[in-house]
Amino acid sequence: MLDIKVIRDDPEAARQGAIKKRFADRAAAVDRLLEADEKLRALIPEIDGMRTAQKAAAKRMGKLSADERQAHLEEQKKAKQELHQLEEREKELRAAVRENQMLVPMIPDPEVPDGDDDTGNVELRTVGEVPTFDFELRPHQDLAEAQGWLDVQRAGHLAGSRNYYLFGDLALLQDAALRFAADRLIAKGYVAVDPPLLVRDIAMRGTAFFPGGEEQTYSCGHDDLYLIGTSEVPVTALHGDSILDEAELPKLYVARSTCFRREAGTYGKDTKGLYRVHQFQKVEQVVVDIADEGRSKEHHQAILQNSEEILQALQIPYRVVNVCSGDLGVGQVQKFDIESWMPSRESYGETHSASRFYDYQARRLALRYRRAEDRKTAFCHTLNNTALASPRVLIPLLEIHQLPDGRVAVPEVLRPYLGGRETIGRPLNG
RNA sequence: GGAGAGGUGGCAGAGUGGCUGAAUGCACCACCUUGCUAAGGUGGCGUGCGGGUUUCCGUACCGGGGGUUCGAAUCCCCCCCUCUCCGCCA
Repeated sequence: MLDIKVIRDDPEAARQGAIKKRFADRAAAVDRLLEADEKLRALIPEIDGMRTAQKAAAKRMGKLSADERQAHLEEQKKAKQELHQLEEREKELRAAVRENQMLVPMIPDPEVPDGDDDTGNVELRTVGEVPTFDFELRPHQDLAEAQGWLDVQRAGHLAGSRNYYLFGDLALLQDAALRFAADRLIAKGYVAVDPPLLVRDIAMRGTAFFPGGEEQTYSCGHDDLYLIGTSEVPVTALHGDSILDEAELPKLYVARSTCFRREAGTYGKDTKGLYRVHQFQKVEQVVVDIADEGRSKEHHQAILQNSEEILQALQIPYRVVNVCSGDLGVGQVQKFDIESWMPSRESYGETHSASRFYDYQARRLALRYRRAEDRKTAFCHTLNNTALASPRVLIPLLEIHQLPDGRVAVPEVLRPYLGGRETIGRPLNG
């Protein structure tokens, strides 16, 4: 969350940040927050004073004889009641401060373009040639079904819409791509993580998915657990409620996990193929480092670069966009999406999303570190980016590398994961 | 799922109603002493919040939440976690 001191000093900046991010309703949380905060801060000295007196009196009582104690009991009981009332009030105010503070969005970076939704995103660069085909292109789902690699019918019947079965070489290709992406990062010093997929509310709130993202999240009401939509949640929350030593930072993680998304409110959108599904596999980069905006920006570029290298190695053309204010999450300072070229869609489609949070998540998670210079504690900065998400990445992978006869060329970097094979699939008739 | 034990400061580990924000040891920091691969001495050493802001004061926190009491790490209730045994199981 946003530092309450920052909000006190410049509430207008917080309000404007919320408005720029199209969370106009949350701008009001700034005012509710300040109101409760002011009352709370007036109350605290009063309560502290009463406690001081109460403590001293209780100590005196301990030294008295039973009779003497009896004499003071009534006034002590009365003081206790008065204090209790104020403490109830304090509790309410603290809850109000906390809840409203959770609602106030992070102020976006000045570089973030203003816009309502993804149509306002600004293209920064395109990389790779958009391919042309001198034969009739098979969309990925047609190709995959013809090869016997995909069944969405049975998946829909058994698991509902936006589900799929992958079979045979396509399942292997997916695994190869995920392994390749993870290995790339591991080679750069990232630590592989296999995190929990079911998490508590504390992790969802700590990473700023809650409040607000409940509708997009599968929950297990029986156990008060939530299925993660991204391993960002359990991995970023890993060091919550603790104080790391500056010497052990940065923490670089590469997590591979299944991800679950309800995709509520997307009915009728992207219904064909493997673009938008409820369950997918993702290799994710997560960075935790010291509170330094310059360092955070460097990390942001680095994790973006890592993903670009992966796409380049897979020979997938892409573009990088500077995500506009209305398309940012509450906690994000800035976000760069990578959109891969998807021939059947005749457009770029989002496959990666690199976010910089500064201390927004860390404050919620109580994720701190001890500064080397003065031994004081400070909240960490966190970032994350997709390394590879499948089956969405299979769309460009299958379509771009398909051969006229329906087989699919395996990018060179994936061949070691597929027994050295240069193609998968069999020639299709007609 | 059944039965039992336990969760105290970075770690280990005392503490069963007031003198305990918490003994002691280890680790760590500063200074001193000594001198050869380390020993000894003194002091310091948790986090958050409010206020003052160079050294400060107050308050809260002994897994989390609630309760009893003038007073709780210590008693009661709920939850979470860990360990042991049995059952089940990839």
